[in-house]
Amino acid sequence: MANIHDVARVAGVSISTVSYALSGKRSIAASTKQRIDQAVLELDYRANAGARMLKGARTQILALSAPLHAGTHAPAHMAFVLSVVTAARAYDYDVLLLTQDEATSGLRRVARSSLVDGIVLLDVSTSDPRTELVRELGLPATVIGIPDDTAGLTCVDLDFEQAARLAVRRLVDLGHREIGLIGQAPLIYERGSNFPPRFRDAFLAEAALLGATVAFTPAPEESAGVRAAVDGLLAVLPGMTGLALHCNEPVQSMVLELLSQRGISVPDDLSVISACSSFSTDHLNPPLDVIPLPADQSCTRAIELTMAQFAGTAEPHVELIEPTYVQLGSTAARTSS
Amino acid sequence: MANIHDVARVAGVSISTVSYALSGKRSIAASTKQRIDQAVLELDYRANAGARMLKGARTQILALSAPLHAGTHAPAHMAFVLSVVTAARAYDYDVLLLTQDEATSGLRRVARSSLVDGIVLLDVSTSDPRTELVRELGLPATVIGIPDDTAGLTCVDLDFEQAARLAVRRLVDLGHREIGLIGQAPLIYERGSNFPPRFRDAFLAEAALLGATVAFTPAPEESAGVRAAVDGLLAVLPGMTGLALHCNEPVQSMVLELLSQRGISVPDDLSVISACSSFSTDHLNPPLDVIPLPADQSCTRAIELTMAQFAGTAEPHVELIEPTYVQLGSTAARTSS
DNA sequence: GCGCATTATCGAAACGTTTCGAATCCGACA
DNA sequence: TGTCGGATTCGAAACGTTTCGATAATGCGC
Repeated sequence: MANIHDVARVAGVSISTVSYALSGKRSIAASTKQRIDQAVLELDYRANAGARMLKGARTQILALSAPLHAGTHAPAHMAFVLSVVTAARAYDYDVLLLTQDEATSGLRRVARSSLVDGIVLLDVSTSDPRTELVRELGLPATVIGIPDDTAGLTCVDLDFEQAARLAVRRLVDLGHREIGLIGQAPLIYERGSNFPPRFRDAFLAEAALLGATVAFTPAPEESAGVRAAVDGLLAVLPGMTGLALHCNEPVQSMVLELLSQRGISVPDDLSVISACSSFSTDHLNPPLDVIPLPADQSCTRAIELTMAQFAGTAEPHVELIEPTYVQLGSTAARTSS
Repeated sequence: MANIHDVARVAGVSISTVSYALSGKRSIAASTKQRIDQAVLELDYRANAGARMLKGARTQILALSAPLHAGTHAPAHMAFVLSVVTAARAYDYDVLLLTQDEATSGLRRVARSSLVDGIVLLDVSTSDPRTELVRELGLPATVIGIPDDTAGLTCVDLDFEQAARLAVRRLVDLGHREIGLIGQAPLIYERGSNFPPRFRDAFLAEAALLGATVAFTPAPEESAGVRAAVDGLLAVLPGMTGLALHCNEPVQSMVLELLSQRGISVPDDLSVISACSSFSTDHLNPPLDVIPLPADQSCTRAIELTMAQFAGTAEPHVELIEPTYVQLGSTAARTSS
């Protein structure tokens, strides 16, 4: 593998000149620069990562801690992982993937060995051991999601509370007074994932505030469970004309199918909103109004914040992303019946 | 951050002694070893990754090239990524994730800068530019999947041809003579993913060989497309009593739903097999006989083969994993009607 | 034509490891 | 008593880069 000495020899200059020419940290004569570029091209030279890591303090690698909990929806998870990688590359950073048990222990390992410059945490629970670890390690880090204790942490996430209020208000504005919410699988609430209760609680609170009657039910993954959830909701709230779905794609799809089977038409009989969905609702039947969960936006911002920490221009803080509402025709004003 | 000098000082020995004590490459007096271990613990010492990479030829990092093509089923993809990471960790290797456009260009980048010791390729198409790149780079590499030209490559994958034959034989053995196959989304065949045609062609060939009548249809993701596929199949093959599904989870679920709606009972009227599925068919209704696509097995083997290449004990070759058949009660002997 | 600031380049140190060869110590054997 | 050998330990070189300080070359005003 060609090294900087080879380049220097071919270009007929010293290695420091090569280094400066490539980094641009000192001015280099145009002709010299050209000869060096030529040599680099010719030898297909790339600075040795190890040597660079050793000398400069930067490794140009981020650790992405992405445990896959039971119940985590794989496509959503994948969307976040991909977005983080893509966003990091825009700053010339590579991403080291830590999963499962290594999501925590591996963090200490790669940090202590100076393998990574910073850390991104995915899928944090309300009380996540990784947050404590991150504080201890003292490396620049950004959390995607909002744990209970955010002291000293940089966090970024969709404003789920605001999203919940947005959904409720939309339904109430259209005249709906009996509103249902179908949530995630029960075990997701149990294992302490941070956003499902944030959404649920804000939803219930806002409905109460606006004087609407509201009912909530979680929904397991399997079709029997979804059926039970839908039927349970219809039993509790027979006059329900508004419904929000805060669950994953197959479940939303099943809910729509069940509604159709029960002769409930969307939006004529029931206005339905897909809340905080990381997927496109275009191909649902019918396409649902949606408050998108913008993985790319969260991740891009998370990387920006991490880079800002490198530059020392960022204090720990929580940053919430404003939700938006996309109309696709699955909500309508309540018909007085 | 504590370095090897600190450890040496605290333990009262030279740095080379520390190095040998930790690597175990030379014998060290028990008492000395103990003092060193104590110092390491005390200082929470970890060898600097950059320095280690620079000196030893090993970086202890693998590149995982995992592009996410349109139509790729995210959960399956995720299962492979996780399995690779887990398998790599068993050899004390970390995984650098390269996705999207970087799946190809990033490979060259990380290889030329000696950031990684080896490469694992996921989701290769029949004619994949990455295979050529891997040959050029000359780094140990393992491909999960079988491209058209495997010369000089180490490849590992489920034996999809054998899996197809297994499915056909099972149905034919049970007396079924009119057999359907529902495949992946059309664009998956178009973009040249390697395994769907492998499965399809072997399936059709084996059916022909055994004298069964067979019909194939791809199935798009959306419910309308699945409905069309199912109805099309029933129209072409009205006497169909056996069916294999080589498609992703939501589609399989939809197919079962549609069959149920059309009054077709599984397995009484129709024997159904889920082929090469990376998910559990337990919670389908009914649970389907399945020929599993064992992500962990493929990935574990891929990592083993990569490690063998490091050790110089492996020649490039193609390794196929024997498929297995799991009975869950969705197939039955044809009732003479 | 002189000194001075500016520009372009170079030499060498430092980063933290691994590893080779050599040195030291000790008891054992002749 | 002298030497040999094994067990331990040490010193120093090398890996490839970045970067500091210094040097050489150039252009400028006086």
